[in-house]
Amino acid sequence: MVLNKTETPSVPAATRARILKLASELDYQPNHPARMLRSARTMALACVIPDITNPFYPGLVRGLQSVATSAGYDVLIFDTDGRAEGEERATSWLLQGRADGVVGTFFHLRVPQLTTLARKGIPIVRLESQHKPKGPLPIDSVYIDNAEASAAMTRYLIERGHQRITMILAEVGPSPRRAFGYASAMRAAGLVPEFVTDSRYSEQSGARAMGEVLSQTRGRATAVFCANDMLAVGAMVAARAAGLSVPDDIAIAGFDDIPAAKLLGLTTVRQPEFELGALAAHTLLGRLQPGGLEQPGKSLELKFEILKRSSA
Amino acid sequence: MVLNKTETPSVPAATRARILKLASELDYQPNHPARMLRSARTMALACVIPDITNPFYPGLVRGLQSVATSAGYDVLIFDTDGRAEGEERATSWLLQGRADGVVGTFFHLRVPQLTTLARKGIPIVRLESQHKPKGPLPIDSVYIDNAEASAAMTRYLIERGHQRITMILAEVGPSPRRAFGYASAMRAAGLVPEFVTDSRYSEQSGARAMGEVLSQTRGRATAVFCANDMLAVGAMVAARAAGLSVPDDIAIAGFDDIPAAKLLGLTTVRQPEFELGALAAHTLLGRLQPGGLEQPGKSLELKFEILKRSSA
DNA sequence: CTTGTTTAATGATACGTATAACTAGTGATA
DNA sequence: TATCACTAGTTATACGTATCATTAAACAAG
Repeated sequence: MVLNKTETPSVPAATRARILKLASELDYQPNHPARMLRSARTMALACVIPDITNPFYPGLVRGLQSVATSAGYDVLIFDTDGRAEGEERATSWLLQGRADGVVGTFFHLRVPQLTTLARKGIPIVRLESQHKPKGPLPIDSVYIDNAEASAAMTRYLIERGHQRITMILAEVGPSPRRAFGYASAMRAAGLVPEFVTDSRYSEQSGARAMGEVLSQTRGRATAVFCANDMLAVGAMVAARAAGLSVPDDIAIAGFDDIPAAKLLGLTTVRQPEFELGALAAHTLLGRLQPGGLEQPGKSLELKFEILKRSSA
Repeated sequence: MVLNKTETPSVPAATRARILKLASELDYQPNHPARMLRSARTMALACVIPDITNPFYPGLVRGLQSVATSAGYDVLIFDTDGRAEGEERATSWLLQGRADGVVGTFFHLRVPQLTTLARKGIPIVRLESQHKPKGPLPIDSVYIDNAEASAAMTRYLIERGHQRITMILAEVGPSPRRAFGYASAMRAAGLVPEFVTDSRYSEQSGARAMGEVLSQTRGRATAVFCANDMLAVGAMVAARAAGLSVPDDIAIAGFDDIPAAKLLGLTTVRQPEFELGALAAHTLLGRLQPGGLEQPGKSLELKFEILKRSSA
């Protein structure tokens, strides 16, 4: 009791001092597994993400950590590699009682699968691409309005005089919502949306997709909007390698605002990743308070920002 | 026994099947904390790093994960923020029995402090900047020859005709070894080493340091060698912001080869971060085999590479 | 039918903690 | 002096697993 920093009115000051003295003499360290077992709390939050090498996520993790750490929680990072298999492994991993709650970006799992976790009393905060309706389970979401952000970026490109704008996207994750916003804005302007889809959110995929865009001989796109910055960076490198100038020959826009975006002058949508992480952590910690699990699911929005730089 | 995938000759096939069937019907998931307690193994490796937002580390983590995961181990990431306090927190965290071994970059802790961990049976693999002598404890190191790499880079800059080369570095971590290599090469060429030191390995620090370099009115440096790429990127941005052209007005070189280095054409020293992580993981897993703790410490070298790009 | 031997299944224990239950001690009050 | 109330300190129990010890059953050999 003394060691757990509990204010201990029941223990006399003298005894308290004696305990602390002895503990430090013996270099006593409480055994974490035993505490977890006995208390059924791990004092750890899991962070499930598709790819730690995408700089967006380290930023998010930092936000999470800053809040979690000051509340005495650890953060465990689980990398799913963006694959369904990885997300399932994460789920069963979590079902083994390794964390008290999860903040996660799930590309494949939907509410039904997450329900298993929620029912087991493990609250979930999803990093989502749109508002999610309230449900009875302790599943919250934190999001920026991806469709609106994409639409805004698309409108900006149109304002700049582009008529043929192709969107490069991945198959999963936030791509659908971003594609939706893009398509709406295009149609609203009487333009035809066009897509090039690659499998992953990587530079490689971006370069490959850009290659496909550039191979269109007649009426090639004058602007490319990429579903995230990793794709955009790949696209930009590929465009330059093909001897094209950005933005004169082809304009490029991205999504996320990773550090490299600023360096390359990439026009992009800024997501406040640190704040997203911090907000997710706060939400999760709220769930871990007594009675927190009973409240209905929340869906919290943060604001995006269109960063106009030199690439478009 | 059946569930632990142990080949179970002692259990008849029929019983074995019955157990597996029941387990899946009940969605049985073994309780991880309980296993940890009973078996005194966590099946987790800790990765202690100074800053997850420095892209060098996610690459390393990936290497670690790829090996650890396929051996059934999880990877726990602990961010020290490069501060002594963070490293101490990591140590006591580890002493609570949260991981079976550690791969870490320690800027402040030295062998004496790490000894506590090693004695407790927690093997350590350090990511180091130079060869370390063998010791009796289960403390290994994985490194590239930082001094030689820095010397090679410095010689390259000298070959390119630079006489006044300033090194920008941080106070801790690999900076001393890198400074040493730089200084030796400078002196060997009859040149005078000059240093600008900032506190951290960040873009901000790099920009600040570059500001200081540029403020030298008489005989300003024609080349700057930064102790890592984060610093170099900050320096490059600051130089350009000051209206200077890289490399014509001032050449810049870095260290690490983070993804942004390629994008910016930054001449740098490539560290094989994925391989470093994978090698560290292998070494650690070897320690976790029966009898692995008794072997003397190893010091394993990987090769660097000088990447000559456009910035210098 | 007994004895010994093997095989299958069941029971008991400890890991280190958190918490509840209990015991002993100390005054205070009637 | 006996009763009560309260404090301080001690003991017991359970968390879920892995492992060791024990019992029960089955079978073969004499």
